[in-house]
Amino acid sequence: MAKLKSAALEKSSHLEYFNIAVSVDCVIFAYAEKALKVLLIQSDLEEFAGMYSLLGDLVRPDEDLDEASYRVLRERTDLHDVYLEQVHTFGNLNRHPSGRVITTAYYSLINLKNNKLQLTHNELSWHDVNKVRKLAFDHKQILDTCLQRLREKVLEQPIVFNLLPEKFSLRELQDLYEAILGVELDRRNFRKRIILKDWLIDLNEMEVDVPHRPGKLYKLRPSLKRNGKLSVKSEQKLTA
Amino acid sequence: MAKLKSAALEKSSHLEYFNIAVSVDCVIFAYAEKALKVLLIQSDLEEFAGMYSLLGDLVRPDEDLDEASYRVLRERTDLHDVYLEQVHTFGNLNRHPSGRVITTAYYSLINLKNNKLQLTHNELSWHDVNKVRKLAFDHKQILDTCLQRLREKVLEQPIVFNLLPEKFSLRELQDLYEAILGVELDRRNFRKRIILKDWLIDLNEMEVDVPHRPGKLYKLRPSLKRNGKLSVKSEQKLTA
DNA sequence: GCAAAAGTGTTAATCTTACACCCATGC
DNA sequence: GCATGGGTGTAAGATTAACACTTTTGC
Repeated sequence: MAKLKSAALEKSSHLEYFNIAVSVDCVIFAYAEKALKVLLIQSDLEEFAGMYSLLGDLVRPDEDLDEASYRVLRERTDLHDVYLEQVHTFGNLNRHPSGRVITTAYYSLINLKNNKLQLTHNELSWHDVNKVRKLAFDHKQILDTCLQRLREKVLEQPIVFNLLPEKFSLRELQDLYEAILGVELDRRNFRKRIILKDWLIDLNEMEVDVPHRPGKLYKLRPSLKRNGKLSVKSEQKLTA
Repeated sequence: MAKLKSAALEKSSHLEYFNIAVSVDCVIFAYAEKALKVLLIQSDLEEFAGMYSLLGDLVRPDEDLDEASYRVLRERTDLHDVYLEQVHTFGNLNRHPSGRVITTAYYSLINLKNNKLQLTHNELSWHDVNKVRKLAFDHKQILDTCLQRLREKVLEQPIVFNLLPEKFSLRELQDLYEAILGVELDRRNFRKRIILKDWLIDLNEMEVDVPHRPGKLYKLRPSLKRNGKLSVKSEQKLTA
């Protein structure tokens, strides 16, 4: 067997490799105007002048990777306890003009209504995901990858509720699913399935100020809340 | 709008962040003796003396992230065109005793029969995935995560064929699914489903040298081969 | 009273599961 | 001829998909 080396020795012999920068990028989703939106910022690099990019930052040497993406969210949106999921790490050689930077992509789901950050805030702005054409770096590919993952995940896990206010009607919930999946769903079948899943609690309250018959209001069963850290697996599935 | 800065300037202002090391770790799966195996190496760090770890290496500044994992595979197994899938990036602060190292985990599927690398080769050895208890670093967690992803993926995509020889019987294929999923499958239902998927081509050949009635041999439809780079999505699903 | 969306059930089609007997080969 | 696994079909149950009318509210 080869001679053992200590970790300290290994570190010194590999110092020349400590020259790849590590960043995180967050695809921050929200729901407004019956559309799925993504939060973008004007790029501050000459190379991408006039283009938008995702929100990201270099990972600090003294913070966990997941923590870095929570920090980006906190700094940008002032939100804590946000749903966040790691999706993929992008590491092509020339993805960043500043040099070698690999980035780990996360997506997060936030509720615009709860948020001081409304539709404009310095250089940040919300964009309909279906209308985003081109982004700085490889961020369009990152957005597409995260959107695809979100679509897969919402069929199986009760995570869309992070995009809605505490109380919502079944119609709002269905509109949201339709916006995410990009398909129309049958109303009766949707309602049956979602009730069967037992994700919801009937609040015995009604919508107010709607110009038509008010719908019942529901909330997510509290034990299923997935705000903040580490999402857990369940067995359930909502087939569209 | 904030003043634009050039990429070169941004790089110099962030030099202090270029001190996180980036590695890849490969969970190399193979199939032998009706069990799913994983290739491990004796750790060469004092801190983990006597323990096994996954195969990994630091990413070189001049290679893509994906390429780094292909390189690890090539160097260790002498195999090219191997199925490889990125799973997750692990970036906890203290996951590596040498310092700050984040690692991107991949799993790969190789066919032991085609491989010069047989059951022993210096410090490398194959271990039944169900019998692995403890590994160096956070490698047990990485193994578990990759195994879980593999289990999800084999239900939807024709990837298990990377673990089998070119020609195989339906019994061998079923044994392999059972080994991966850790469940028993009904023989008639399995055969119906797998034939329905249209993944296989009947070779009009029979097993030889079996001590019972020989089974028909099949191969994967060539258009579905997923060796090497980038796997593609299809719609199919094999429910167990 | 009319526009707008809420609420609600049934049927047909499809998919999934459970299950048992005869067949071909090596020894 | 016997042990071993190969090969095959059907029926019951569960799930999914398609589809229309009545109700409640605001105006």
